Amino acid sequence: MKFASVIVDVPVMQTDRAFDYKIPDQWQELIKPGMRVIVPFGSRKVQGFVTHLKNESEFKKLKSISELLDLTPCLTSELLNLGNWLTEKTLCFKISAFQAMLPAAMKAKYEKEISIPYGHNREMLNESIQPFFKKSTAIDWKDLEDKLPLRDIQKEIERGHLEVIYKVKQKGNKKTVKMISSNLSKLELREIVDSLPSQAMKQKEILSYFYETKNVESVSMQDLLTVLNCSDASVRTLVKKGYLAETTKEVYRDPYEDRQFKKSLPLVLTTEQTTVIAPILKNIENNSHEVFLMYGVTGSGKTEVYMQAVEAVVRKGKEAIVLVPEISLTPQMVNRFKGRFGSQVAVLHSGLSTGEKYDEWRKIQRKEVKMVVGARSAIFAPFENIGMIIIDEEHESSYKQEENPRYHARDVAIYRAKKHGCPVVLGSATPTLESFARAQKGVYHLLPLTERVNNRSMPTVEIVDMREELRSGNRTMFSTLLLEQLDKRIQKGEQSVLFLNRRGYSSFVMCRDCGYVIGCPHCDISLTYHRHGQKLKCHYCGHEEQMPNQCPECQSEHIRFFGTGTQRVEEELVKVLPQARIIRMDVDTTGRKGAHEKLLTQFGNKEADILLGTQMIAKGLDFPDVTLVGVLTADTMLHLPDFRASEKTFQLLTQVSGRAGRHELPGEVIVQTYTPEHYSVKLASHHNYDIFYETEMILRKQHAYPPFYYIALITVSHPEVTKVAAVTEKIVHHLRRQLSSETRILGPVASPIPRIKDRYRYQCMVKYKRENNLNDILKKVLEHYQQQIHQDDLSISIDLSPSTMM
DNA sequence: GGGCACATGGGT
DNA sequence: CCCATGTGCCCA
Repeated sequence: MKFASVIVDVPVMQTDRAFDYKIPDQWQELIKPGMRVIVPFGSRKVQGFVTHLKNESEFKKLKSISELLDLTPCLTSELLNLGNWLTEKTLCFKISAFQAMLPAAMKAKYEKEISIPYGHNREMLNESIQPFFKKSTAIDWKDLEDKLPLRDIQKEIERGHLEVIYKVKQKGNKKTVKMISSNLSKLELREIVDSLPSQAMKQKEILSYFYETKNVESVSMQDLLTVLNCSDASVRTLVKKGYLAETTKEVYRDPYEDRQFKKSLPLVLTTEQTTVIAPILKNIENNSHEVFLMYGVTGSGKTEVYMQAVEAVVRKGKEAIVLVPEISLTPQMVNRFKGRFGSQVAVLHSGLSTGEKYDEWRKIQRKEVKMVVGARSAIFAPFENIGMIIIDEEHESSYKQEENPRYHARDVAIYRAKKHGCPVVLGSATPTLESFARAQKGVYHLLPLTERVNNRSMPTVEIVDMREELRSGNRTMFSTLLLEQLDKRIQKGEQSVLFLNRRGYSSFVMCRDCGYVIGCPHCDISLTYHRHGQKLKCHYCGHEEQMPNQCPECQSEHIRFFGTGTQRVEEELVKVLPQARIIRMDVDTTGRKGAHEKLLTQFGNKEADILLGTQMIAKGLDFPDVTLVGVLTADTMLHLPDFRASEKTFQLLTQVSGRAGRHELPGEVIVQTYTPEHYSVKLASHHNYDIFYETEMILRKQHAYPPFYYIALITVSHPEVTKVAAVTEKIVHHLRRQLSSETRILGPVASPIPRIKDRYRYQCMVKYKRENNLNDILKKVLEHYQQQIHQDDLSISIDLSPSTMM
């Protein structure tokens, strides 16, 4: 008799441990660690993960597992261990760690229903309740929660006239198609066709199809109907008569079904590429683990190196994980891998539907692919024989998850690569200071790529001082130089990309007379103006209101929106360059699925002269006829309260500049800024990462920031300011006593956004070099506030190595 | 997260 | 004494 230890889907501290269950006889041999199950827990049923099997349990009265959801474990033993490690490293619940490793489709949904038990009926119920059961004998609790007479319902439940039913639903399902086949011989079929009455023409046709088409064993219902142009009624009759058989078959949803990928063959590597790939190949060959930092300027051919290294991995019979920032924004990477490796590639990114992601994941699980190209969570791909992990654009902030578990894909990659004895390749033109510093120290193996393929020169970068423009009377957001150059491209039939850095500078509404800015009533942040329906929206809580005609403070009518949303830039652009064809890319125009790609394809087909957009156009775009890139506001990000502000600005500017002149035509970049003297703007324009690195490192050292110190950020939130301040203060006090004197503890201070969704937010920052017990100490803090978190609406979130201070 | 047992406290 | 609300604990 075996027992199973199960981690249940109840993400609270009290249940963050394994519970034992009996295994029903029929699953004794089948069940394995890493499988999902449904188990009774308290009064209801929940999903859980089997972590261990054992022959004995200290608990006497065990319940049995009610359902087995997997036939093959969805978590390998390696992933189970990884889950425990994640739990320790990020201070999250075990269940959250496990769920983070699987596609959303595999997470359970729970429903609560109130229903009339079998043998009872509506008339037996109290009159106040009866109307709710007019349509059916069961109602969804969530739909009517606040409308129901609670007291009466409770009484009826006590009397047994109503019962509560909990349902566990699986979100994603395998996609199936109906298949039609016939087990009859040709002769039999022909006889049946002849015996059918003459008015059953369609039925005759259908059966004829089966004996005429020789090698058809079974055909999907859908195909059958389109080929023969008939309705499914006739087919169903034939099935009923027993002439045809209906079965279901699982199919994969293929997100790239109707897409052609340009086939590509390995290119001859440049000398530099050859030098760089050699140590990686050696690692692959020897099954040894090293972290490589491939530091290569844009256009130096990193992707080709990745692909040839992956090829070596595949040749060795191993698998590769390739991480890309947010891939729907960088479709070109998928295209290149699909073009080279075809159906050996699984793709996992946010642009896919839940079902599509599930199917791609299953291809990995079933070992039907040799590699995955995907965003952050693809690092948990259930491969068992990993030969290499690549993280492209290593500096991208999307590799850090901003909810629990707050992990960084880079850390997970290194953890897994160590276990598998394989290399990790980090690639970037602008590595994070952390990674570059490690490479300098020899912790990572630095692989520099300094030349652009085909010796293309870097684009020239002009910095335009917008203060000068204003002084000389130009009040538009386009400098004279930029307009001139845009115009020139249109005349030459070349294309331009205009980049608007919108973060921290979206269109807010301000009164010109009194300076009043309209803010969100629930969050301490200004509302953003949305053209669509003249609405004001809050970015953080979704609050919406109408754009007022007059200032709520002083009743002045001079109230209008400021800032530069993409919509406004487009309007202004049309005014000054009426002949330009513009494609605008922002949340509004790319909302629908696939819209993003469609716009890019249009631009690629030269259906427009100018592509205008926010961050999302900064990455991975590669169009041969783009010869001009304009950055409208280079420095908006510089003023955010974030110690990485300069680094991010530098990365972004470098990134954007890289979009120009990637092919035969030389490129030009124009950067508009109000702070042209800032080192990150200046150095980005000279493509000088090395000096930027040195300059920034000095500052980081001075201010005790990474990579010189580690950081932990504790954010406390609660509806009352006093409460938040008091708790944060207490935590700070406690930490001051527990941590070493070398460690700096800052705070309590209000968070950069002091209130979100009517909750006040305070934070405390811990800067440390060595704190062996930090995780334990912080865990204790969380435990200490357990009750208040539970019943007093307090929330404490801990981010060990935050990527943003917000 | 959700239920349950027990405590508190105010109202008729 | 009724019940509504709060609090601590348990779930295998």
